[in-house]
Amino acid sequence: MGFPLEMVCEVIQEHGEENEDKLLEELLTYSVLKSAPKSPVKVEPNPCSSDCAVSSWDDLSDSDDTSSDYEETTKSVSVSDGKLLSLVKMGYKEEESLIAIERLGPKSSLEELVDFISAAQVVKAEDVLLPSEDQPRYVDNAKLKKLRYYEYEVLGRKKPRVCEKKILNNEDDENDYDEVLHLPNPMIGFGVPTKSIFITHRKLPKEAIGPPYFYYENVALAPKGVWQTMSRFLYDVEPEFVDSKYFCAAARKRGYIHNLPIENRFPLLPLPPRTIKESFPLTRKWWPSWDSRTQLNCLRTSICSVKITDTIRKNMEDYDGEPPQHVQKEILYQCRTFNLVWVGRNKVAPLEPDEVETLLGFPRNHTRGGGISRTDRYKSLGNSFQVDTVAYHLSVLKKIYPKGINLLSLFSGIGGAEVALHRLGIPLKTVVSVEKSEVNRNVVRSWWEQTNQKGNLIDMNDVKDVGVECLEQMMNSYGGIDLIIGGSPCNNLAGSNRVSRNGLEGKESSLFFDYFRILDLVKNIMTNN
DNA sequence: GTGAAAATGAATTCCGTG
DNA sequence: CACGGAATTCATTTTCAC
Repeated sequence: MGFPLEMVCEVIQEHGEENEDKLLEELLTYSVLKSAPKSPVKVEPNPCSSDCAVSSWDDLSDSDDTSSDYEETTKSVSVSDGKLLSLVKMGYKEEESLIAIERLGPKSSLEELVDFISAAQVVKAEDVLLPSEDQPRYVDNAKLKKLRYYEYEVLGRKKPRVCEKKILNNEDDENDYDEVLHLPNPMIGFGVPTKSIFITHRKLPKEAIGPPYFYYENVALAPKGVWQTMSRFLYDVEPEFVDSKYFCAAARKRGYIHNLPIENRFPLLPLPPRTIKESFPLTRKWWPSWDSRTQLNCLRTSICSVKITDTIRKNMEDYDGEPPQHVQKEILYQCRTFNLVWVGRNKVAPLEPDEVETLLGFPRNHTRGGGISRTDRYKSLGNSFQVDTVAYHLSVLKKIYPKGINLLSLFSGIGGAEVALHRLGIPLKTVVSVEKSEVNRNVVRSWWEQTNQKGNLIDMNDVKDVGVECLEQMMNSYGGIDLIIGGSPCNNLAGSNRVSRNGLEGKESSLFFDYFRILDLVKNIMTNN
């Protein structure tokens, strides 16, 4: 077919030669990757190409976001209310939020409002020399940038020639404002163990460089503009989008914003099986030839009704051999949407909780026992990390911290991050784990004891309780924080939410701003010490 | 009260075709 | 490239059985 021999050998070695389609797919992907001059993820090949570390994402700030176009005066009041609520949730005082909204107008974006408020805080702090308790005690580069924004755009002070303006103009020319975020295809980020990509280095924006290291996660298929906003808050680091189907037999499309090195990553061993049949050998016997699935869709928080599996069984029994095409199509549709597997003659079923645990890289029975219901197991697992994927990204820390790390784990859930680090053989010195759900905290605590951890595990209930004093005390008594991991709630972003998919300003997903707040606090405390 | 089962679309991306 | 159909998606609420 015209593939180079060397490439074919490499792929066969990785995947065996039994499945021709699979081989072809791999080869095609391979050849695309090798020939493509442009990588799916943007990197800066060398510093001389641009004299600034600002990425192409940088232009969302200036008021032209889509929401402002269709807003009418009647609507703007409630929109403002929503923004006010969001700001208050983010920890700003109602009074200063109101002033910001009034000053910048109802059309202003949330980011502009935040910029305004924090800049105003800095100005106040400078004017008063002695900062009061409510004002930020730390001023970093990000704040200075916001200060400039405040002074120039709001106070109307005269503008010296600054780099930002020039960049802004250049980007205006390219008209990047409405550009939709490009998800890489294949979704392998900076590479996965089975498909290496030729990106070995990336240049981070200055403000993003650690310590501390941070690792933020959320669903890749969020509403438009969400990832741009999150990236902007997290120091303009470009997200790494990875589908866990390259690590296990189930898809899981996620974005990760982190400042970890990306060279010399290594995976957890053994590599998990990446097909349904290898993961569940017993299904081979019952799997119809016309069900062409080799991998599962995303593992979610609830399972399908018994009624559907029963209907499928009855439909199948109506026919001796293969059912007609339209019946096949209907059954396949159900199987795909509910992740059903063949467990008997004409019989499909959803996955058991322990099967989900295994697919996600957790020890079997990780979520079992301790008074946790089956429903809750599905819910917690559906909201969790895929451990192999996360571990691959975190593996670079092993060399950096051979003696172990101090971890601040926000929205810990059932402890995907902790399990990943443990499986990598990175000792956990002190782990501060913040998790709202009690059953999840119990799961992590139980795992901690089962695995005979030597360090300290500190539980916290609410990210709102994590403030300056708390962090300073923590860092003083335990010797700093090395890594801050968090996947903030996705439920207002996730596609399967039918009632409240209202984006980053949604009730739960707005907790992203607490991740940013806490990360920024830690950074400031560290640079000021 | 608890836990399981059942019912409830839309936003967005992907992909083949003209 | 534009277009339209197919595919995918870390969920929430109500109902039911005990």
